[in-house]
Amino acid sequence: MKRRQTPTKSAVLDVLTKAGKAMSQNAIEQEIPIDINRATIYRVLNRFCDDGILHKVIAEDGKQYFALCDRCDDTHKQHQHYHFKCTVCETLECLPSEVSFSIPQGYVVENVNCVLTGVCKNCA
Amino acid sequence: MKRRQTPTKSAVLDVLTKAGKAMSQNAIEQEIPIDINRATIYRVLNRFCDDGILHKVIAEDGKQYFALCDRCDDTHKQHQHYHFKCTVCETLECLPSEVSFSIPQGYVVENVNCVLTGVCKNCA
DNA sequence: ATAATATTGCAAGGCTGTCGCATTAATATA
DNA sequence: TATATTAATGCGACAGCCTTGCAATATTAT
Repeated sequence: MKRRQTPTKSAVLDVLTKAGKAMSQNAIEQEIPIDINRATIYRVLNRFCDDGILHKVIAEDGKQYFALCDRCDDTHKQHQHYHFKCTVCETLECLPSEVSFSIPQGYVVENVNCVLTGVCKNCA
Repeated sequence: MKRRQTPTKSAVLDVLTKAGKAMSQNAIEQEIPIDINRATIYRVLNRFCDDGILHKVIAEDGKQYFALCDRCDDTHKQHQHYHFKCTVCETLECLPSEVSFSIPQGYVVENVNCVLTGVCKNCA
C-alpha cells in the first residue's frame, strides 16, 4: 500500500514539528488550522507510527501521545528514552536520558514505555 | 475521614494478595467471589493507593493496573521499579530492577511509570 | 439503641480510541 | 488530458475505561 501526500498528513506533521514535543490527538486537533476529523487524525498518527516517523507514548492519564523525536530514526527501532509529563503545562517531552534495565532470564522485551511525571523546568 | 472495615475492601485486597501481580479493575471483579459494583471497586482501589497500600501502573493499553508490591512500603514513597506486561497472558508484574535516570536541572519528578512490554518467562 | 458518616449501588455521562462504509481525492496509466 | 485505481477521508456508531452525583446502606462511635 503506497502512501499518498495529503493536506492532513502535512498539517499533522507540521503541528508536531513546530511543537517539538509529544501531543495527544486532541491537542493536535486544536492546533491544526484546517478542520480534520478525529478518526482521520488517529489514522494518520498511527500510519506515521507504522512508518517509523512518529512514536507513541502512553502517559499516566492513559492517553496516547505522539512525538517526532530526533533520536528515533536511529539504529534501534525502540524508543528507549525517558519521557517527562508536566502536570502543570500538560506537556510531554522526550528526555535525553536513555532507559536501561536488567530483565530476568527468559523475558523478551518488545517495547518500552517510561514516563516521569512532575513539574518541568518552565513551570517550576 | 476515618476508614471503615468492609467486605469489599477485604475481598479486593485478598484477590490482589493471592494474585501476586498487578491487576485491572476488570480482572479483579472477575476474580472476586462476591458481587461488587464497578465504581465501588475503583473507589476502593484508589483509596488504597491514597493510603499507600497499593500502587497504580498505567500499561500500554492505557488501563490502570493495581499492585500490592512487597517492596513498596519501604522508605521511598515512589515505586521506582520496572513493570513487565506480557502480551500473551496479559499479566503485569513488578520487576526487581530499579528505575534510574538522570533528569535535566530544574525538573521535579513526582511519579514514575515504567512498563516493559513483551513475552514473559512462562509464555516464551 | 441511636447518631454520625463512611461506603456502596445505581445510573449516567465524558472521554478515548477504533471500525465499517460510502465518498472523495491522489496517483498512475493510457 | 482524460480515465482508472485505490489510498485517504468523513461520518456515524460503538465499546471500553473511568468518574461522579445522589440516594440508600452499613460501619463505627456515643
